[in-house]
Amino acid sequence: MSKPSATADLLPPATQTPCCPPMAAQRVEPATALQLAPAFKALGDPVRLQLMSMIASAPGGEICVCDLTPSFEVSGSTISHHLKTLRDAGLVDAERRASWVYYRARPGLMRQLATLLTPSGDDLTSN
Amino acid sequence: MSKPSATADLLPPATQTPCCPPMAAQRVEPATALQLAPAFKALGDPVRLQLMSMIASAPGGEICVCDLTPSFEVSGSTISHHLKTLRDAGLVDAERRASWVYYRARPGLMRQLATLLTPSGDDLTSN
DNA sequence: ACGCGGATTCGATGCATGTCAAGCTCGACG
DNA sequence: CGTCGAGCTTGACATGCATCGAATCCGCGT
Repeated sequence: MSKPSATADLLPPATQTPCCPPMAAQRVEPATALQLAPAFKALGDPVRLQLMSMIASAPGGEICVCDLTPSFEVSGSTISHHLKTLRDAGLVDAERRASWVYYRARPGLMRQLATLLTPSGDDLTSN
Repeated sequence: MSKPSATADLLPPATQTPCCPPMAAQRVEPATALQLAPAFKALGDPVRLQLMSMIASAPGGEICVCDLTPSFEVSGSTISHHLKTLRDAGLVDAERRASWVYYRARPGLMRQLATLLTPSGDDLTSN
């Protein structure tokens, strides 16, 4: 990657900063881009996108890995690796209960991404 | 292969399909994931994210490459390569006028991504 | 016609990523 | 204890990607 004077003050998880007006309304600053690009990258794989949607749309807000893995052709270790990527991006959270691991979505970052992509003054809920 | 049709006419990446309810409301199907993941991946680079925002927020709806390049540390060829990535993803469109090339945003796909990320029943405009 | 400056493309290189097989860790249950 | 199953981690490999310099293409002036 490049080296634009890396500000090593990353705070990947729990990004509560109201840092993101729609990109159509205002230019995204370099620091914001560095912070949010990994989240987009994490969603930039078909398997991870489906994983994220299965987690986000899970009834009860959480879903077991054992319910995720059979939906894909790839191996279990690959699913685990993708889940770690989503975890590192701050998009999901994992919790172990008994022998199973449950994943749940972190809506905060996803809402930031959605706001960033929203056209200025557009109402997405009018669907 | 010298076919410099700058207006890349790749196959339409679902710019009109109502394929995307919020992923928090319904699981994304494999075909949809295959279609939209490249768009997320295209936004998954800090430089491209800034480029996209500069294009989307440009006054008049378009911006010259000569106004984009000086904002980054990377070389001009790298900027051009990133712009091609955004073009191939269906996020921007390019037009040559005189010696300069102008880029403009294609809001259709971006709106699909925003809808996909929107929490069910949430109002993004209340920010 | 010629050269000039802007933008894309080409070829090369080093790093990141997706994937799998195998090994390991953590609870549960005999 | 000992073993078993569910997930995670590690090592390894092939592919992809970001980046650069150089070459090429494209209009425009002189």
